[in-house]
Amino acid sequence: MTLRKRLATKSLTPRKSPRQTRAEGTVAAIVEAAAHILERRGFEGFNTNAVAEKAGVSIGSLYQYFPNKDALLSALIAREAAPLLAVEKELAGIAGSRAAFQRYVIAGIQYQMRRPQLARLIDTAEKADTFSDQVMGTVTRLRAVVEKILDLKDAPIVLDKAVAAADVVAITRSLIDAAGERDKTDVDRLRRRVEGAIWGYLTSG
Amino acid sequence: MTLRKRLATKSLTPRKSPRQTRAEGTVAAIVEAAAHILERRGFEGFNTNAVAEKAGVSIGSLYQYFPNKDALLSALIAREAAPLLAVEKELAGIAGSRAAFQRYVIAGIQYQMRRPQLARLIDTAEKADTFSDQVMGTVTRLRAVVEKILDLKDAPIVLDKAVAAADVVAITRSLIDAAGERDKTDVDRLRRRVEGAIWGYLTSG
Amino acid sequence: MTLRKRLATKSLTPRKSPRQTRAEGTVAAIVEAAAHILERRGFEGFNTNAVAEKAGVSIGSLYQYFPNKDALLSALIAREAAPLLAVEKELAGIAGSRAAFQRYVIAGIQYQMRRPQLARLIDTAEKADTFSDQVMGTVTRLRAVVEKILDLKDAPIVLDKAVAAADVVAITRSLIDAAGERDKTDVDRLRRRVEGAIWGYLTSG
Amino acid sequence: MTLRKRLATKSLTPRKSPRQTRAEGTVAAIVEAAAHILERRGFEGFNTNAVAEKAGVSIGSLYQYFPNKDALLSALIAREAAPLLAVEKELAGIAGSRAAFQRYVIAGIQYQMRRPQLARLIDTAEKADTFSDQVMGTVTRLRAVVEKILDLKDAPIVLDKAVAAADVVAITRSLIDAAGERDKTDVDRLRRRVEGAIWGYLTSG
DNA sequence: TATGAATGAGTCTTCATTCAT
DNA sequence: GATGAATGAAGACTCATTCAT
Repeated sequence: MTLRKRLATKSLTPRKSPRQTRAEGTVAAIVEAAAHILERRGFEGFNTNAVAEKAGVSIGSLYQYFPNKDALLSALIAREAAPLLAVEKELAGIAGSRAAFQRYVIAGIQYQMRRPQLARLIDTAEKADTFSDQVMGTVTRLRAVVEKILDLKDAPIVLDKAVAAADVVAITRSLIDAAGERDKTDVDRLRRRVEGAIWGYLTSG
Repeated sequence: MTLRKRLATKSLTPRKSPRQTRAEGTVAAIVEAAAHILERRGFEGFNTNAVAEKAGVSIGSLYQYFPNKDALLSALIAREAAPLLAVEKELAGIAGSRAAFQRYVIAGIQYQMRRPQLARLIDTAEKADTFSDQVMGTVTRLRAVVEKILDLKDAPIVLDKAVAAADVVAITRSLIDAAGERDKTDVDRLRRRVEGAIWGYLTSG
Repeated sequence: MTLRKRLATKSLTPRKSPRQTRAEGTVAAIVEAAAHILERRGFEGFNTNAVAEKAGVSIGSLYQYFPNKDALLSALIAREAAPLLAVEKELAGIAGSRAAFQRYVIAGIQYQMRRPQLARLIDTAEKADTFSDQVMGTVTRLRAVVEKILDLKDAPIVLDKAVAAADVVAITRSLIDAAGERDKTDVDRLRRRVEGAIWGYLTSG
Repeated sequence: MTLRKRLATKSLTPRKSPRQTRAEGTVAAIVEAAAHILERRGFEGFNTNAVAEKAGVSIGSLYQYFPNKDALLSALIAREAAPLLAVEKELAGIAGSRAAFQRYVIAGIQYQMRRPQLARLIDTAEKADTFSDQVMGTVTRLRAVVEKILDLKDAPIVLDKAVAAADVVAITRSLIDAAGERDKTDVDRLRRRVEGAIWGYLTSG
């Protein structure tokens, strides 16, 4: 995407909502193909033609559902962020901040461990541009979750909840990523390390 | 970079060392232009023509000194990583691990604060690929520094120093990055937050 | 083609087979344009942009069907070699080696006379490289034809049929080329000269 | 060389005649470097910078002696053609056409066997363009030699000596080339094959 | 609606040649 | 004279996107 193009502010919303089941399947196939290509070939190999081919759809069809490449990536990000909704809901029922953070960390680990490459690339993509504003991505979602935890009565007191939430999310991601790079899968130890860093951060102020 | 290209293992070392003073200036101008373009336009806008133009040299000159685009990026990474050498040396004279970590965190903050965008993008680039093997980048360097600190007598005891070092670096970067995204510049408070996270992490095992 | 590139062994097979009739026309137009450009401008002027323009298609279309420049040249060679298949079949029905050689020489003359420049350039290209292995070109085909003739009962006896066949093809081509350079078209006289050389060669051992 | 450039009719004569011995050495080194590069890398890798480097001279110096790339190639062709002068002289003393042809064939074999790759490439280059007119190359020279042989009293009578000479040269080259491609070095057998083809050709009219 | 053929701006890279030092 | 830094036109190739069928 060139600078000029980026400034033109393209719509990132799907071009048409699929009402028929067949179309839904097509859209899902395209998004999964996008995930697949991104995982295997990285951003370099992530192009719409490859995605269409992998999805078993014509390039024309792809553009029938997504107005442009960014919209496709956007949809993928949204799809990946979706499971985190579950955590949001679940956390509503947890009273203690310690337990809540534990649940949050576990969710984060599970999320990132399932498709590590993909998680990391989406992370990068989210940082890279535009999306943050228009799409409610993983990071935004996680920050909201953490902010809620910090609202709990027994949570550590911090100066700025937004900052703290952002930092906690950043720490969590970076440690899980680092573990992912090492192909480590000792989830329990990882969880304790992450929690240690979070509490250290929250109680150091 | 396509897959095929990546497999071809391009050289990342400069094509020719400048012998005349004029040439040295050219090389420096090109690298600085690369930094500038990367900062302002991101990876999307980072193309060799733009760099050459910004540097005020012809595209041919760029390719006299850098065999390909990656080599240019590589040189930029190396240039940015250089200042961190200073810390490595300085740290040799510090005995206490607490003080050492403090110095390390400060160095990291200073490094990333100077050109936050650039630092973050280089971070991404380093993660992205190939370089890690061929270029001794910032991250590798910083990990070595932290490992040395962990070797100090009064340092917290950790199970695996390599893992701990990688994690400490990851935490540090992510927190400083997060601060950078927010355009925060309260260095002192940031420093304390980072140190808190580090110590929390190191003493939680 | 640089050394590095050559080692990378590019595919010379068409990228995608045209499924629609329109596409078939495009492919044919591109190959014919390639022939045309090669004839008129030689290898120096043979570039993909010129070919695309001459074919009246966009450069993108050219690359939809041919993965690279060599593949295009390869396709052209194959196209030119095709008519020689006819001779192969026809020769099956001829018993005497003398008559067979006569037919072979006539075919060669006709082939090369139709588009002399093109024939000569393709000849050069085939010699030049890579193709020989991957593409069954004119020369290979002709050698096979001659070997078959040498298998006939009344054919002159030679020490090494492969060598003799290669030599006969070489002589034929060189004489017809030489005539082509002079723009001579006295086919009959040329034919007799070629046959004389061939028989002289074959019976001199 | 683009079409436009070719039409501009560049001078192919060396830019300045070296009077000092050092300069002569330089010129010789450049031409030999050109031969070397052409042999190892073919036309694709034959570029002035490579030649200069191989010659151990700066690119500037190369252009001091040769006004352009073609002039360099031209000089190389001339150099390679030179040894054939010896044959021309020697042939003056031979009376019988049979012996003369034998001597001619031997010379041709020796010439082409010494540096087969180079000989073949120069052959191609000579055919390719422009040079033929301005430079007295190998082929032209050989044709003159053969024409002289055909002038001998006992030589076979041919309709058109120029044509016959061209054809004899063509046959000779093609057979030796073919042998060269096969890496055959049985010079004597090759010589007999070539002579057979020549006599067959000359006596078939 | 689906298809896939076609487009062409944009990017990397090379290399013959010039010219200031 | 020699050097090598600098130039930039030219060429191979990609890929997001459009549109006729």
